[in-house]
Amino acid sequence: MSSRLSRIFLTCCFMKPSTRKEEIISAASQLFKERGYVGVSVRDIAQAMDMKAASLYNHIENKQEILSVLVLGLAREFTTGMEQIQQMQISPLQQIEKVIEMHIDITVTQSEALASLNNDWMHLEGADLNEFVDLREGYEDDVRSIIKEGIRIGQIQPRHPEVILFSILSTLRTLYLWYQKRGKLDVNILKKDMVAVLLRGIV
Amino acid sequence: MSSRLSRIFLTCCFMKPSTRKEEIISAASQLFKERGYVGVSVRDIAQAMDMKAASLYNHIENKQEILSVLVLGLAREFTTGMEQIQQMQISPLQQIEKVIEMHIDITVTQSEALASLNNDWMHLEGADLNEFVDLREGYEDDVRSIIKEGIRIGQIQPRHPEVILFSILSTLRTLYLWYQKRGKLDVNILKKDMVAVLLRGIV
DNA sequence: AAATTTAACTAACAAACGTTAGTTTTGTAA
DNA sequence: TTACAAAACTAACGTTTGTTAGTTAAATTT
Repeated sequence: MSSRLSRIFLTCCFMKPSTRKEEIISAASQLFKERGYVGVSVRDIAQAMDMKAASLYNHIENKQEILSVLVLGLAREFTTGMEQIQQMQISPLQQIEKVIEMHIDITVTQSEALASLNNDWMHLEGADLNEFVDLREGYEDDVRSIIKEGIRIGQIQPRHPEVILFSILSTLRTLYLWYQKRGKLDVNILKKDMVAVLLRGIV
Repeated sequence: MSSRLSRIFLTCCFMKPSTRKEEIISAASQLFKERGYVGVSVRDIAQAMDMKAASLYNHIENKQEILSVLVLGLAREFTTGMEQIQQMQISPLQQIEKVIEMHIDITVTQSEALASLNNDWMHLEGADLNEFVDLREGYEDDVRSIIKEGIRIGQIQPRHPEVILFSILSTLRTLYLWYQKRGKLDVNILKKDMVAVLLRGIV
């Protein structure tokens, strides 16, 4: 159940990965998805793991660390994905398609962490909060640049770039809410229809 | 500052409207927008109003009531708006345009309450929670019916209705986040571009 | 087999939480 | 001016919060 998460954490965050730690973070993320970071107590997380609250502190530094790992880990993953797309030497429109597909891939494998990314990032503190805001703004800037270039070369309609950016990103960012609700559509069909709707509209 | 909210509450919620109560709810909604319902204490709300926490209870029954008024008040407003659109005897596509415009109008006048509607509805309790879920599901069903009818008569492309529904609603629901961030674009331009992007895509 | 490390436990802490009771101030009507 | 109602206050309550200290059981290493 946590093997997918494990692999991700292994590749991006931990020097000495602790399976137990990842289990805790995974359990916490499911609770955060339902009630939010502030609405979930350390005792709630412990109960979900069948242990006492104090025992968690053998594996984590504090409650904040759980949020940091979840939110920053995922934010860095988006940024890495974006960097790969930027190196791809394809047209702006094809780049946007890749962005859409990346969001769908991440949504399918990590919908719990995505909930925290969207709803609980503001409860990060200090340097973590700053890093997240920077990553997020940078990511938006990257998508905006693609859109503007697409408009410049006539591949995208000359609407206000901000409206296009917002329309695409807000759809992709809340996709996790629907994917879990609507009996998990096939990923490839989802990608095809989503690209079609976002790029070519519905009429 | 709270005069717009006042008018809305007056027309939909209170028998004996209390200006002070609305001020409290308005102040609370601004805090909820930033830190969420659970992340804001009764003492925080009191401080924002320059009073002591206990004094709030001269005007409100408890913390929950604030959330109820905000979330259910807005949810009922959306449902009322939908009923008006349904009675309009226009084509499905024109109905969707009206839905988009309604969301933009509500976003512009009530972006704070929209944050609670989107992020804090799950902290409602008992009958309030049930009513909200019913309103929300009913609203989604109504939009879905419009889309399906549009597809049936060939006015809308035959994509999976769920993808279209999700793409439109998630954009409209998170619009409040962008409207306040991006120096408040002109409402009419916003409506025009938004309708164009959502209906006809970007290519 | 002994020594050491890991990870669970119990107990407790100070602070913050929502809320209540009782009291005082403030503004309005008689 | 007095009487009354509305709305602020102080003080306190029982819970829950995140976290620490100290202890014990289990697993691993020497």
